[in-house]
Amino acid sequence: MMDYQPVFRSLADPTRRAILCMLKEQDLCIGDIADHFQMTRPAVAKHLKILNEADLVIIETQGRERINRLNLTQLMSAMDWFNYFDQFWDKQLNHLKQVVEDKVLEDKEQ
Amino acid sequence: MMDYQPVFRSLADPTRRAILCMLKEQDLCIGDIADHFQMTRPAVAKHLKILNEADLVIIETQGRERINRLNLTQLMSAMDWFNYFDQFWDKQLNHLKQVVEDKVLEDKEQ
DNA sequence: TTGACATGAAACCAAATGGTATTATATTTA
DNA sequence: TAAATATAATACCATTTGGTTTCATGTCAA
Repeated sequence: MMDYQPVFRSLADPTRRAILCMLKEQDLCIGDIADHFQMTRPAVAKHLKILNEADLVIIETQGRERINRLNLTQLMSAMDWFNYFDQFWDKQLNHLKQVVEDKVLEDKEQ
Repeated sequence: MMDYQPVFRSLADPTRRAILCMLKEQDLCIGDIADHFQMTRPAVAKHLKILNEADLVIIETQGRERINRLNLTQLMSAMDWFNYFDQFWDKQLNHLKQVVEDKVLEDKEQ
């Protein structure tokens, strides 16, 4: 049973979600990312630390730069949590279907 | 363009995720839900307020009780955010495929 | 080797978060 | 009608969060 907490905690912040979207396009170092936001570089570095701890971002040191790369496996795991509700979705649809069918039957019998 | 913030903020707390899972099984009033946790009822009520504001839970007053019902539409919208990364997933797989194919070609030419 | 650059680390702060206890209100039920 | 029930509302508190500034460190390039 996986611990969803670090991932969902990461996704709760709009800046962190934006960073993930940026990293979808290409790997970036902290400075590159910070340039896209109004906040200071240390603030962005903190967000990246949280993303890294949740294993959503992998950090690779290259000389004096640190390349941040998106790791999708944790996002996929988080989707499992959503899929848990799929059954409910089906159940709701089936219930609706049942209601409609019952209604049709009712109408016929009148 | 939808605002994902209320939903992702809601999902960041383990108690709230647990409440959503409980409501998947059946509609429940605040007291029922609070019985399943160690925290006080007002604390649970606060979580339900946040879930309601994110439209993840619909509250229906019946006499002195307030029935909490799961609303899946917002969860489905949140899944759209995840789906945005599917392309990246494909891209990664395609890249891997390309690398392997190139490797095979290389080997052939030797 | 010296200066510029990319980042880390620490101290600090305001606001949000997740909880509590207490009191008030409305609806059942005996 | 009076008591019990289900919840709302308020005030309060400790901790976490998201940001800042400042200073230190390691690496590249002239």
